[in-house]
Amino acid sequence: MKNNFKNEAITRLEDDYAQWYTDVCRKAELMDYSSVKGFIIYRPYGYAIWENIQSYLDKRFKQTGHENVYMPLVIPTSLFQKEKDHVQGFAPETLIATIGGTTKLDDPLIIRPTSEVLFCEHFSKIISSYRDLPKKYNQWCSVVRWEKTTRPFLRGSEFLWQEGHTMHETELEARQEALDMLQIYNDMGKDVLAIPFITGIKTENEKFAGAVETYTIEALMPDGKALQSGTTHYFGDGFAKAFNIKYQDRNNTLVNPHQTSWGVSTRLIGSIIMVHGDDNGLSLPPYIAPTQVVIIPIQQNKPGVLAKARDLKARLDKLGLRVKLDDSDRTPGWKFSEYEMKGVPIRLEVGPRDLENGHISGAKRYNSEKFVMEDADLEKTIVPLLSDIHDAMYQKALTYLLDHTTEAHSLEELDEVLNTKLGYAKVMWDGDLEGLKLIKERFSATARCMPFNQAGFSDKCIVSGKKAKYLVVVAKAY
RNA sequence: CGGGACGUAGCACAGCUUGGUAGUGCGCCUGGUUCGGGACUAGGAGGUCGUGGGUUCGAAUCCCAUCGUUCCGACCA
Repeated sequence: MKNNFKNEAITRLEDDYAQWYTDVCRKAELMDYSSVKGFIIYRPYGYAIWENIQSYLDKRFKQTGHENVYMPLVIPTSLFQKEKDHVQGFAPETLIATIGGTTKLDDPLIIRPTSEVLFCEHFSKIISSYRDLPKKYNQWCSVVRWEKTTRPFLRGSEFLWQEGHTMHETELEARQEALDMLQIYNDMGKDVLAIPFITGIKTENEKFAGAVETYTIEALMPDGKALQSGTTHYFGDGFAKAFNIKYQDRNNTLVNPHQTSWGVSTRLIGSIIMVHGDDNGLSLPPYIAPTQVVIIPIQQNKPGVLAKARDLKARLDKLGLRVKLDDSDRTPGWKFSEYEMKGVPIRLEVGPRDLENGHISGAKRYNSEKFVMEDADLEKTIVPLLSDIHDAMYQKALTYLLDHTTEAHSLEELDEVLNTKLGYAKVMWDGDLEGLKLIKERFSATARCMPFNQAGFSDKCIVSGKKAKYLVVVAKAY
């Protein structure tokens, strides 16, 4: 083992999970800190992951009839205050600009923590007939929330996200929209992030400020904590009334439309880091990995090696894959470690030995398994291999999720699940928020959601012992 | 926002107690030899000691403030 290994190494997972996470963020060059608390720099490698998530979602949004728009960065305080619940929810964490040029502003400008009110104001101007509905808008942007505790990707003062905002004629259609978008998020987990979610409805106390219903995708981290990874909301017509959004319906009556909003953020990157990472660093699922295949020439000055490496790259490029050939003058060992740390799913090696035998050596990042293939088989092997890797990574995460989802029949069992076994506890609940409050105070755990799958296992509330109405998933959370 | 720790070269740190020329390892640059799991060698570059103020002939070192990072709580995507 070389001296510098110590310097470059990341903290071991089991030694200090939080430190491991921070080490991976920085050493895999996903981000860097800026000089303002909670505002991070998304470095190219981290930003590229976000771009890949974006490109998947943007396509899905457009296929389902949504249009991208861009709203202003700032919201006049007076406008922000129109919807009461919304203000109460977000006022404590707003960043406000009070001076423009040399003039003190009469109506200070709030840097958007979310853009509901901007969309509402705009919708009130452009919606006047049922023929204007539905309006299905999405915005890619960043928002600012003045957070007290910040962590890279998981909680920042500024983060990148998309926020969808839609208006509909009927409650049914709006509720369906919220559920449809949740399904797209869930697909994203399964199809590109290789992360399984528990999906369900938020309890009253965990809902978005101003929402009638909040739906959520909840991921489970290896330390047993839940990470809310995306939410969709049905707003009813509350905002519409507050912002005077009205249209004439098919019966010539003036009515308020029904509204939704939904979003996922760069927090997903944090989720990917934790769900798939290990002691060697990042391990990226193939479909969002900025580099899917890295080619490392061995003894690249020997005749034919570099030419073969370039040949492989050209052939993989032709398949539409994201491929990197590292022909820098670092040693192969250094490159192996580097790309493992950065989580590149597949490594291919080409050296004199491979040239001689007409084959290609390689290794899979997620399980460190090495393989050898015939040169001629490259094209027909690599795409299915990426797909297999994705499936295996998803399966591994799913197995963990299932193994760490446990029914708790009593508070003692709940304690056992939350503090010893770790992960999600399924509990039966009578619907009284006091019970959830007690759980939170005693275990610092919250109701993550009432899962759509309400297969109950008892008719007694875990707290009160009264007749249970709902199945709730409880966990400690980020 | 409350409690703890930390801030000196890109990274990890020493120096501070007892004020007096800013150091070590890795990384980085140039050349040569290497190359199948973080190579070796010769030479070289790089620092407002987080920032602001104070004490002093003199501050990385002592004092005050402030900003940032991190951990534990409370709050939140």
